[in-house]
Amino acid sequence: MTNVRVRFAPSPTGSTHIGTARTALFNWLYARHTGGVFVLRIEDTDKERNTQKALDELIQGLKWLGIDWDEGPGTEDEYGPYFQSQRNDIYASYLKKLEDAGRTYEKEGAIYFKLEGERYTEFDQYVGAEIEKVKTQPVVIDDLIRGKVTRREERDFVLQRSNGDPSFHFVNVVDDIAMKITHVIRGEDHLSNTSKHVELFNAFGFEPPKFAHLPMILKSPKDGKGKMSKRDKGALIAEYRERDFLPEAVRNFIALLGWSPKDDQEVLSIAELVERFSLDGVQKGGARFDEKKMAHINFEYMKAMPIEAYTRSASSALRKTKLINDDTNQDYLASCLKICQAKIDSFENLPGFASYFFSEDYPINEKAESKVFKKGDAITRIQEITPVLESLEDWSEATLETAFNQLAEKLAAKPFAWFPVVRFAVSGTNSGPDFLPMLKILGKKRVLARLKNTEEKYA
RNA sequence: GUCCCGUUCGUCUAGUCAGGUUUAGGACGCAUGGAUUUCAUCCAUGAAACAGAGGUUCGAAUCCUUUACGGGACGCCA
Repeated sequence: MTNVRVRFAPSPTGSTHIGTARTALFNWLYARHTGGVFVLRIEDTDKERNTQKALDELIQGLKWLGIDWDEGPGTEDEYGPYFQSQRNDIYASYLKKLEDAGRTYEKEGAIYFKLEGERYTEFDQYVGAEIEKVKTQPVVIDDLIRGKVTRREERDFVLQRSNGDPSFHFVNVVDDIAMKITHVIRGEDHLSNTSKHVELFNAFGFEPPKFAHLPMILKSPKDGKGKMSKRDKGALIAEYRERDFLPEAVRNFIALLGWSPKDDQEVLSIAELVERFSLDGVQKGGARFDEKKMAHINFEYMKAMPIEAYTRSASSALRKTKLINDDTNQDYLASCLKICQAKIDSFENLPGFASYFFSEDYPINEKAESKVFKKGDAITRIQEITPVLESLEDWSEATLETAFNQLAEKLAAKPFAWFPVVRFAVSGTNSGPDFLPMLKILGKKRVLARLKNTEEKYA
């Protein structure tokens, strides 16, 4: 099984889509699992639409997800170059083979592939005109995921455009031959192209590679119907990076989109993914994208992070909103993050969750506000607790706990009679990290000041 | 319109290829309750699916046929 050669062949024409990333990942996993070779080939034959920006983003996205390539841009070996725009002489020589075999013809400046079979003309509903068709023999594709698929190609197609550039179907097959690709793993949207490709392999006299067509990633129901498009939320890999999702979580999540390890394990490290990946586990039907599940997986990874790594990632999100800067005390930051870590499922929510640790200008949650003041005794509670906290010499979780308990006992109440009020007073909301540790970290001075502010504001 | 592919809880899926061990399992989400103390956390419990119809069989989520629905392709785009 070590002769496996797979390729990921994107065209850099726009932002990298989650489906593109998944195709890359599945090819990569298959190569790593089988001990084969993963080739990155850039299909940039469309000069009009290719951009350097899209290419940079693609490369960056692959690296972010931990996908490296054995052959591709930057590697020197017998199969390169890996930009199709640099392989024109190879295409020319392959085109000549077809010309010599009498399998091409020219029409309006373009070179067409000539199918074999009886020709006839017919009005085509879709094209809306009378066109020439060919009664070809059906092509059987033995797909590793969906079994035998029979399809018949009935129209000649373009190999070389009138501007001299080779077409996708042509270069795709030529390069798969030239690069000795053994398995073509790609999206189901290519399934109906495959008969064209098999026709070409046959015309060149080469055995086609094994095909495996992956199910589509569909829109989440609230975004409508059909396959996920670049405009849907969560569709772009760059978006996850910008929103400070963890790459290992994104990778884990997209691996689960259309593939299953067949047991109940969902959190899989990259090593486990490589070890367990198999085309058998790939689903046939389309998978609908679910951002809640994505967030959940991200949360699992966030919880498992060592505090140092957590602090590093969190800092990035906090800096974006200017809540922290180079002067921020790292020990203080770490202690704040430590009590937040097990509470929120994405770093992008961190600023909203924890701003009061870093700024006096934190938002007031109106729902929490009305809830806290509904009973009408909130100010009294603040007036009761303030002197108790003021008198505290040692500001630790233990002394805070004792203080609340003693006050509660004295007034024949439960400590939680004060908790929500105090929490709101010091943080502007009714939820957050564990209460006592939060007070400790905020410190006596700040807690008392905020209690005082609240008392004056709402009195 | 033509061709191809698909269809298990709202969603991701296990079970389907080798029909009986299934009161169809897990996860996300949702609901309810609990966690001396808040909570977006944790725990427990619950609601929730084999698309429909025929057939084959002692027996079908699993095999066959068919209908419906969903998806994809049909470019001198990739």
